[in-house]
Amino acid sequence: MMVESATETIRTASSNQNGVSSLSSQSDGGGREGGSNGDANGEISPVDLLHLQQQQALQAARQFLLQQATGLSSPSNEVKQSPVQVPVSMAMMTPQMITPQQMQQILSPPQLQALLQQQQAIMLQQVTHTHTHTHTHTRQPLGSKQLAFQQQLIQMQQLQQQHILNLQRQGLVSLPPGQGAVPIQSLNHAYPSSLLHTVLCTIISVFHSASKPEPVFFCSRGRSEMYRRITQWQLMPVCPFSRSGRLTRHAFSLPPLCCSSAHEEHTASHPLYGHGECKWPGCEALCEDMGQFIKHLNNEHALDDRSTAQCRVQMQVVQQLEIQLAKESERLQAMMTHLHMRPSEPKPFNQPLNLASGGSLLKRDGEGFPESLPHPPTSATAPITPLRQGPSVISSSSLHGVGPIRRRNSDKYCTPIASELAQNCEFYKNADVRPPFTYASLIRHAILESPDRQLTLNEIYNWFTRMFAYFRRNTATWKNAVRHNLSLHKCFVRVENVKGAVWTVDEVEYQKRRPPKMTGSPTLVKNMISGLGFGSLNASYQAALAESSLSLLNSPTLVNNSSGGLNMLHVGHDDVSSTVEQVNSNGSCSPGLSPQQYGHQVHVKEEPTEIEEDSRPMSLMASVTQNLSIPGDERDMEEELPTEELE
DNA sequence: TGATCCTTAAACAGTA
DNA sequence: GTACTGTTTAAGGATC
Repeated sequence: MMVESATETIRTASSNQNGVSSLSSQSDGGGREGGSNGDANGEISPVDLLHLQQQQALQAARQFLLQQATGLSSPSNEVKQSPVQVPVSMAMMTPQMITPQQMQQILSPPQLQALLQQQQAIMLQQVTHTHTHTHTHTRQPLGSKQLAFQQQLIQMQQLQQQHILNLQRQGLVSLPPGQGAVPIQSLNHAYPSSLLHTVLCTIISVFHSASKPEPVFFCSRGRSEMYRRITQWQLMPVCPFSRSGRLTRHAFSLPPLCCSSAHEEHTASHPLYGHGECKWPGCEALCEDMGQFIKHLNNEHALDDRSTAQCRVQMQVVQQLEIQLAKESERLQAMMTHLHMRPSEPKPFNQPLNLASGGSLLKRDGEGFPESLPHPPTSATAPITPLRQGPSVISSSSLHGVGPIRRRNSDKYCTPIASELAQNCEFYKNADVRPPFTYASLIRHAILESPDRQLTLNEIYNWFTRMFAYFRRNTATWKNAVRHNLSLHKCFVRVENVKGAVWTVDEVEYQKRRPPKMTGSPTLVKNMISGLGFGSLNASYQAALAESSLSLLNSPTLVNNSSGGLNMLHVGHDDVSSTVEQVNSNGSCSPGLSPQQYGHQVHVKEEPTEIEEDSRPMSLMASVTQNLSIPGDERDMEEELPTEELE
């Protein structure tokens, strides 16, 4: 019996000089040798009393757990008849992590009962010992000290009875008549949680100190695993006991994160019913049909304390999962950040990837894939083509939007073309990946990248094939598209020269082509004002700043700066960026093109500038942009502003 | 739902 | 006649 073991423990301890120092030594040094101080003069101070109590509880708990671990209980042991196992996770809990209420949930009724009985025996023995000790050595009456012990005994008993009563009320355990008798007066007492807490903390401290040999059920997992289990286990329903009084499998299993798929839930038509059983935490009652389940739900899970408590726990589960989700999201962000910062890593792409499949592009391009190469999956469930994202710049938004269909929105909010190409130039040269930019953007980039800001059609072709492996096939298709774009868009100006016709870019027209929607918006203006340091600029404009510069293609340092900072946002359309990229181009970081060069040097089209920059009052936007040195850009921005501002 | 953008395809004309 | 260049139209998908 557990009581006998505890009693024997006390006897052993009592065989020492004072019965306390011995316990202290057995408690892994956690006790104080001063525990016998009170005996020196025959007085036991409250501190000593408490210490003695803790030491004895410690000893009892240790023995109790070792018995459970090694199975040394006698055949008649009550605990053995009803196998009691202290949850592994409990061993790793700190006192701050566990409450008496949780302990009630942790331990099965036999466990808790045995533990309480053991503690009672310890305290009873302690009272006897103290009584004997005081009579032997001090000949002083017990007085208040003994009374305190007796009160604690009563409290322990009350706790035990209350626990059993609770279990009975919840229908989780049925005790033989008489065993669960509860003194009426005990129900009126306060819950002695502190006492139980002391016992539990003692048990925990035992496990913490019992590093060798660890109980059997500790050895299979590492501490981290146990901590993980603890965390999960703490999320278990309030009462992990089955009706047999034992811990259910849920007690040590993962919370039902995705135990039922959305499909199941839909088919079951009730989130708490699936696979013919009740999904109420810890229930698993079999229900043949929905009607039976409803009946079961109303009967077994009505609005009562138990259901309310379980609901609260479920809320904690959800909260915990949300926290976990936040942590994992943060981790994902960090991972993406890390990957983004290292664009030159090996790119294991060996199949054509469509990073910018538009509309029917993927379907038709899929037809154009070489037979020897596997076609990219077109299923939305197995996306492989990040949208408008280079291989090294994968934003969370792109992960959310990955799929076979390119979204034009992502076209606007992806990595700007300059930085993208700068970072992944080698990738696009070698990988059969469709660049995530429009033909117009690529053509413009090609032209502006050229020394004279002008290219013949054939040179544009060559640039495409040189820069992108993707355009080394299906030449008829994309060349037709290039020609189509050159003719279609007014931003591309055909100029006759001595060598023949060359194509140039009219930046004004290019920016007109799709004026940024946010231009002139109060939000943007506000951001522009407050974000002169670029810290709080509109996201699109930040990305646009990141794009800054085709001229940065050969400037790794600047590119890295761009990728490490602004590019992280991955927002901003190349069109938009074309407006703002000149901001940076005008800065000292641009070794190649000046904004004028970039935007107006090749301004071939003789279109009169409608607005004289120097002769009109600057709007707020213009002021900002001019502060950022954006010649010509304020023109485009102001084009979006009310006309009165331009006057 | 309509407008817009983008892509693809195709037809056609002009030129070397 | 062929290939290339350039223009134009149309259709379909996606987005706003």
